Amino acid sequence: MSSASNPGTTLRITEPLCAVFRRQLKAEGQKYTPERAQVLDAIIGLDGIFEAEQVIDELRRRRHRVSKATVYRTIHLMQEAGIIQRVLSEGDQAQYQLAYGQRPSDTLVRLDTREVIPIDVPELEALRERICRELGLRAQGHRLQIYAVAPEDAS
Amino acid sequence: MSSASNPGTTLRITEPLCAVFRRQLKAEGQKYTPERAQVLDAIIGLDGIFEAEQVIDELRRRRHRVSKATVYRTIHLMQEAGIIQRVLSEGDQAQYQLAYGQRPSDTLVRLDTREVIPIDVPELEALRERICRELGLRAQGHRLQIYAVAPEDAS
DNA sequence: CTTGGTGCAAACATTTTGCAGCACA
DNA sequence: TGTGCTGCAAAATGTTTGCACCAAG
Repeated sequence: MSSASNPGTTLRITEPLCAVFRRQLKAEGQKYTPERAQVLDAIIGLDGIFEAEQVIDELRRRRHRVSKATVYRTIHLMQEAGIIQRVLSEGDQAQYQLAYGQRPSDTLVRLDTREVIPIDVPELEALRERICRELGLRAQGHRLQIYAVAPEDAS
Repeated sequence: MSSASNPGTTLRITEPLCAVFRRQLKAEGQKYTPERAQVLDAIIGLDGIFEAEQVIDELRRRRHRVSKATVYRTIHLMQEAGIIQRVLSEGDQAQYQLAYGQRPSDTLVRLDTREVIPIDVPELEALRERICRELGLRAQGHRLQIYAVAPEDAS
């Protein structure tokens, strides 16, 4: 719903992520190793918001031997390369999302039941564009969390 | 700033938080100790979104001897009592906010400079009310984070 | 008095880092 | 072939827990 339809101006998604990563690494005199490719691939396979342990699990599932340390190190590199970005999270583990072409994640959290309900708030797209325009910036994504309870649970 | 003026309908803020806490504790057969009062007080003094270490620092500043363990335990109790709620956070530490009468925290994060800019998005109030109404829930707060970069930083 | 609370320090979970050997550009 | 990379295990956070003693109701 967010990408693919909007041609012209902001088109920057066509280049495969691995190419972006490779280029950014080279620019820093760093190497595009098989481990890093596997981590990137696992992350793409996870689609959406993920945390380090999910990446590690996904790699294990694929029978790729990449150490925990390398996963963490690669995640940092990908952040620097602008391929992923850290986002707000509620749990104890850091969460990230692919920086390009990702659906934003808007959720409603029920404080009484701890349920997390995905919601669709199309207005936010326009809202965030307007805010960014006013500040002279370009929007890259957003995240909204609404907290709510059942009406009778008036505390 | 928030209470005292608005009587009637949604009034639920007039009761001091310490009274709410005390009542909830008693209901569970638990005690309202000086340490817990000091923790609550420190949190109120912090106003807004806070993390455990800030509470510990604030207590130290006030020369109150409350152990780290007690601070964490009290934070959990306050969550159960509905006085504070855990919110999405970007760093490595858990963040909380007072559950009542708090301004929502909307921010714009510049991915290129890592700057965090508070923004005012009045539309969100209506938006979240509408969404909650549709779901038959009562809104308690929200948090929005917009990610953006400078336009020339087209990566 | 009694039950729950506190501080301390050790245990935990997640993430970071030092180091010796390894492999990509 | 050299510089950067990997895995391992130890260190560094942030948070939780076991235990002996203490205090609020």
